Amino acid sequence: MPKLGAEPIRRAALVKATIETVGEAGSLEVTVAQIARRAGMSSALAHHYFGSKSQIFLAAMRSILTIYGAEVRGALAAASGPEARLRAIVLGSFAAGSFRREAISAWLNFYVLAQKSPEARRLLTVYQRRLKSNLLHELRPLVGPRAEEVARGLGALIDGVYIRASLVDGAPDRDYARRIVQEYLDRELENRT
Amino acid sequence: MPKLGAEPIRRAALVKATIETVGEAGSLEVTVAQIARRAGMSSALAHHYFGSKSQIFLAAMRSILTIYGAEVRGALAAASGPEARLRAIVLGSFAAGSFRREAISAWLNFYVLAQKSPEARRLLTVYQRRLKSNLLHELRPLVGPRAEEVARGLGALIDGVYIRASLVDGAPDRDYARRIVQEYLDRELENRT
Amino acid sequence: MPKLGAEPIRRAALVKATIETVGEAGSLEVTVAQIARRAGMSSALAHHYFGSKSQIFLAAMRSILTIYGAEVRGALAAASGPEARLRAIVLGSFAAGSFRREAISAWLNFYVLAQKSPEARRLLTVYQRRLKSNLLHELRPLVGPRAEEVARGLGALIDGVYIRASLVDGAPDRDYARRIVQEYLDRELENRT
Amino acid sequence: MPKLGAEPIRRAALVKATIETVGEAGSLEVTVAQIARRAGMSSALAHHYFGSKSQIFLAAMRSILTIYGAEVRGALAAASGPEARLRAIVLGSFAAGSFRREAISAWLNFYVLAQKSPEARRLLTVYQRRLKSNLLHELRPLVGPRAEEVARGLGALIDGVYIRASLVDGAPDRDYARRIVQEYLDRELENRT
DNA sequence: AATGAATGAGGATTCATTCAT
DNA sequence: GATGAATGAATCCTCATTCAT
Repeated sequence: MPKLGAEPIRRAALVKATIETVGEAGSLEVTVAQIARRAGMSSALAHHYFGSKSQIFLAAMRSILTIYGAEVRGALAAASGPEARLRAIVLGSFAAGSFRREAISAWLNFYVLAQKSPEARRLLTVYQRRLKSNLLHELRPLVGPRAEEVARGLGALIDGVYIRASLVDGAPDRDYARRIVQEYLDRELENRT
Repeated sequence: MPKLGAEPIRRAALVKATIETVGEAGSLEVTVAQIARRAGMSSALAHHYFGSKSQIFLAAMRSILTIYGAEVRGALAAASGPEARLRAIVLGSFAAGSFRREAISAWLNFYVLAQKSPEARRLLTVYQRRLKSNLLHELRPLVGPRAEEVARGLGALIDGVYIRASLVDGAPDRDYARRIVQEYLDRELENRT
Repeated sequence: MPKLGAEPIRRAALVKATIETVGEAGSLEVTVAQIARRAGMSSALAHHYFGSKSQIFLAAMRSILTIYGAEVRGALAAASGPEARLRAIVLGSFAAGSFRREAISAWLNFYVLAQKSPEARRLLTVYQRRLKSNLLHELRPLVGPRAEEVARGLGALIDGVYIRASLVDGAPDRDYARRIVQEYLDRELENRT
Repeated sequence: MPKLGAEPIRRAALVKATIETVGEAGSLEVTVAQIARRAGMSSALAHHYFGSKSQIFLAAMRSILTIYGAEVRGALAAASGPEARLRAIVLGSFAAGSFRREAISAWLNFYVLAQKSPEARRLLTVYQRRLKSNLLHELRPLVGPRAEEVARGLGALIDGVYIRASLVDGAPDRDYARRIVQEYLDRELENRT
């Protein structure tokens, strides 16, 4: 009897393996065979499920962004009031599922992918927009007209902290990362009227 | 027709072509033949002068960082006093030679290269350190004990602005980029005692 | 149409094709593509099964030495008594599978390979040692203390006859070859006390 | 003033360098550039003097055979009487100029070259014939009708000792080599009527 | 569903050879 | 005479992708 739901399991395994493989290699120049082997299947099967290498990459990217989104939402759920929610978004951006060695490296590589692949670019843009809209929503009551510029700065800063974390070897330092964005936030909020 | 002193000319042409090719492709997955063709020579000659593809990449990366360093130094030369010098560094980081489409894309790709190539990583680290030391030097008289944390934030923010610029198509918006970091700076400086 | 158990078949075909190709070319400077074409497959498949050109060569060399060993053993099986066995070894060295145009030329080339490849050298040394030990075993009862020196002479003479056969075009003259070593043997044996 | 005789000096340097390079590499797969560098000149000049790589090889081969011939002739000059002359030929075959690491390895490789290059084959054949004729001349008065077969055996044995010497690393053992052929000779001569 | 088999299309790299100076 | 410059042609090897089973 064919296992029910083999497909979603296989796809998930491939997505996970892709992030790990790309993360470890620090590059998109990994082979489908490597990914498939890590996922415990043949490369032919990987093609069967995803059609092409770039579809595999896209699926992995979606996964990374989905996890990121979920973590931010999770942090938000526990917070009430604009400032608490704002801090939750910012800190949630460095939660365990996203701010880990492989995911960071994979994320960087998907930024590169977005240079070429319109679909990858679209994904990234959507997430940036969503983050910005989230930030703005909480910032407006806090800093009023400066909300727009603070949101821009926060978005860029988060990405900057991520990209710099990609250069460190070993586990990324979450506290250090969070401190940088929190200080930025503190500075902005202490000035509010 | 062999000319005397062809080597430096050829090498420079290859470096330039590499940045353009990688910038256009938005990826390191370009062939030596593509680069060589753009530089007006055979791929064999490119190998003759650089030995290997990775040496070509490294030379291009050095070139990017050298240009960046020169532009920051150039901006610094015209400024006097800590605050002016600080703003010069930060604005110089987005000068014309560095903050242009191809260079940004190539820079992003060299970040990726640094994940794998120790030499590339070394180059990047040296430049980050140099920038930070420059920032600290001017920040200390201005913000005293907070210099360290502001320098960290500025460094990350500059990188963040760069990586986000890599996603925009068309010419990058220098003013927009500068505004983001300037606002950060303004905020930090207005609070100084 | 993939068949089960294709691997051993393909490998054997490649080994055969290698010996033929090297034999015909009279040189190791043959391409994997040539070998693969003769074996009826793509060069990619050849690499898939052997990993590298040198592994292909090594496998071919092993094959040649295995055939040689089998032929000598075959000849030995039918002989009884030291002298008969000794003559069997010597004559078996020129049996049909080994002493043929292509195999001789390939053998010569593998001698060259052994200058550079430690594994190739090991293979050759093992076979020389085995031959010598076989010879000594039969020679001791026949010529006593001179066994060692006769064995050395016979070994060198067999190789000498082979290398000279490599220069003749057309089919090698087995009888001529055998006569040379037999005369050597006759001379040594007639002198025994 | 252009040096008189630059050409013969350059050619000789290239021939010497070729033998050394091939000997060291243990293979004909050496580049013209390697040879030229060792000879202290550009590869372009090597081509200027020899026209092509194969001409360089042929010249080196001629040199090896010439040295061999000279050494045998030298040994012959000091000997009188058939047996002495016969032993001189055989021992002369292992004189210092020929029976040395590089020359042996180069000689083996030239045997390979002779499989493909008619001119190389011609050179080798000429030398084999000359050796045989020399041997026969002295053997006839010593072993009469068996001269032919002894000459054949001696020729093959000398080549066999050479090829086996090619497998040993370090300096070849001249005494060991000579002993093998001398024992053969002793055996043949003691039986003469 | 799953895979071993198979390959076409490259891509980095090497090298003999040529040529202008 | 001598060489740096330059390249076309190869060659090994890799890999995404397809297909029959």
